[in-house]
Amino acid sequence: MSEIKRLPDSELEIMMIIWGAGKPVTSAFIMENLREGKNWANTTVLNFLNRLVDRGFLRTARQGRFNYYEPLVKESEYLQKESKSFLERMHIGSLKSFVAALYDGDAIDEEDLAELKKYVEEISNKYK
Amino acid sequence: MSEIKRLPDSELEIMMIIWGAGKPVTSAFIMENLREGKNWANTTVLNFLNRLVDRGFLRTARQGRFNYYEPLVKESEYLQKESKSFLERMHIGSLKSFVAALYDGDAIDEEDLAELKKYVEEISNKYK
DNA sequence: ATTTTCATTCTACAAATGTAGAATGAAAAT
DNA sequence: ATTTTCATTCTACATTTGTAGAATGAAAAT
Repeated sequence: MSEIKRLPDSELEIMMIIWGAGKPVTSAFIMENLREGKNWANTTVLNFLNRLVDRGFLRTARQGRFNYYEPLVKESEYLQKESKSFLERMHIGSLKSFVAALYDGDAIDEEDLAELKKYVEEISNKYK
Repeated sequence: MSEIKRLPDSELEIMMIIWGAGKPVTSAFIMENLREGKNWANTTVLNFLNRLVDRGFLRTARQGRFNYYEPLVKESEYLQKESKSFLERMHIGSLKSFVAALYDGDAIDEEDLAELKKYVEEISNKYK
């Protein structure tokens, strides 16, 4: 039993890149795809990768002198768990409270809202 | 300039209790209102409180031999910032992705959804 | 006036996290 | 065959976080 725990920020950042790639990637790929402002030394990134392997989030496959890093935990699975736990910790589990916080904090624009509205109406219909 | 940073879990837990109280509270109050399973020693709680003071999240007012702890950061302000940053870190800023993750992970029931739908329709109207 | 109580403050320490230089070792270039 | 390159692995260390016992000191009880 593995117990998918919350990742520290830096490791999450790495995972997001790997999940986004959709296929096993090298550390070089990750270096190239770090967000603006992340000027991590490559040994730093490699260290995070190793920690992710230890945590059971990644596995490696050697290819010549490169490691290819591949997710063992699905993005959807992780996001689901984290989103749920975030909602509980910060908004007593209330989705409305979450959306309201974003809205009141001007974090969502008309378009986001329209998209959400459409989606919500869509899935609401499934309940009829 | 203070730069409201993300709180560690335990300190957030304390802040949630204080914000929830709606008025300055003593450490005893906090002890009594810890969630099930949080069997923190009182010195532990006091330590968190001090750290929160250092971070500029709380201020104290002495009253006899008690400290009353009072928020310096508004709950709404903190939740707004955190919710936004969570969305960015985990869902590339997509609100729909967030709600979909919850929905797919069975973290929201029909009622949550209805409430959200109502709220979204309500604020959507403001844009017309 | 003494003793007791007990909230607060100090001090401590292990584990987790952020960050990267030094050492290694095998592939690539000469 | 040697040298060079460079991804990977080791090692290291400061800071943050989780957690709480020891010491303090003033209010409360006797």
